[in-house]
Amino acid sequence: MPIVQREIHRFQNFLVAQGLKITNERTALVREIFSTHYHFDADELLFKMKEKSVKISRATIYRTLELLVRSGLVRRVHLGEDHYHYEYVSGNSHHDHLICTTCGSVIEFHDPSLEARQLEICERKKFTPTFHNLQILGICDACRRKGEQPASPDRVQMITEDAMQLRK
Amino acid sequence: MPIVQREIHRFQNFLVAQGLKITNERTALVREIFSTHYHFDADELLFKMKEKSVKISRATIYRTLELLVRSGLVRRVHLGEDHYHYEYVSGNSHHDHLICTTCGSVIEFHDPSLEARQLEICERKKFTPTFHNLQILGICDACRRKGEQPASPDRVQMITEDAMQLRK
DNA sequence: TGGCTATTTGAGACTAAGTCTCAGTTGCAG
DNA sequence: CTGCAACTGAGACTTAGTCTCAAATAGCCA
Repeated sequence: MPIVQREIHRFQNFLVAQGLKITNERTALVREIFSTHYHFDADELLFKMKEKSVKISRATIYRTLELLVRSGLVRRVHLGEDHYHYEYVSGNSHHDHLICTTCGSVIEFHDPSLEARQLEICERKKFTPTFHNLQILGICDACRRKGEQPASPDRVQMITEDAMQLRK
Repeated sequence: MPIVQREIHRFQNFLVAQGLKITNERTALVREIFSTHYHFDADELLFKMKEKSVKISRATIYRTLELLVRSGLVRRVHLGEDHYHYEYVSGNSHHDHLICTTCGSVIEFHDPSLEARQLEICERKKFTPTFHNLQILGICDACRRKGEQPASPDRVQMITEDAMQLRK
């Protein structure tokens, strides 16, 4: 069974378990999220749906994202910008982010010894951790190689620009 | 020389060095920031000034905060809420935050071995870090002791509520 | 299958945080 | 003291997100 189908299934189970309804809008959104985007924001999603001529209102996007977060399928994260981003979880455990400030790409990593050290710190401060959030901002390998050349648009930027064009 | 005076001085040096002007508004804001608040947001600052009958517009608050960040005296941080917070730097090096999700209090810590580990991770991923950002959310010692008792207002909450009252 | 009703949706008003504009004011170099 | 570049305040504007309410619909039950 492809991942998308499995995740749609999981979400529907969650909905039923919560006494909520399985609607076309909700299913279409989960399909979209799990078939393409790894990291995305609400606006990107809204735009993608518009692009595909699937009419879903902004309110529904936000409402569904909230449900997805509650269901544990999706996580809401800050990626150093002034609005939230979302990423899907699909079974993988917690991870943190390296964020390239030049091209905007996001590299994930998970490091148990980093996590362990955090727990030690919490213990020392008598703090009971429930969640954490680490972003390391900097320059990715590809951008560093390109050096100081006046930013020739890379993949991520091109996507963004295309999106901007279409949005107009 | 009291800290406040020293920081006002530093900021004025920065302004002069940048060909910018030393104004009453800028000086009043730096004095306010460095004499009381450790962590604060723009709105709190705006409110505090209003309270003291020092008329400073929202635009100037934001403009001055930007200058303070550029001067390195103040840092802009995310503390798990949907708007920015600021904290003053005053010579101390980088640190990260434990944030209590019950009372909102913020505990700072600095852990060299955590930082070292982060550098190792970056090296492995060929990523050149410039900055990072770690928040650990959870429950502080005081709140944990209070257990499940329906949140009796603690210091931080009281301050917030007072502020809300006055703002009306 | 068809009706009923609680849930959901869309449209758009609203809010919060922050930015921008522009006319009037002020710091400060000469 | 004067002139002008820099600054400020007021408020319009923007962006991201929330809320409201009437209309639509999922899905239970007969």
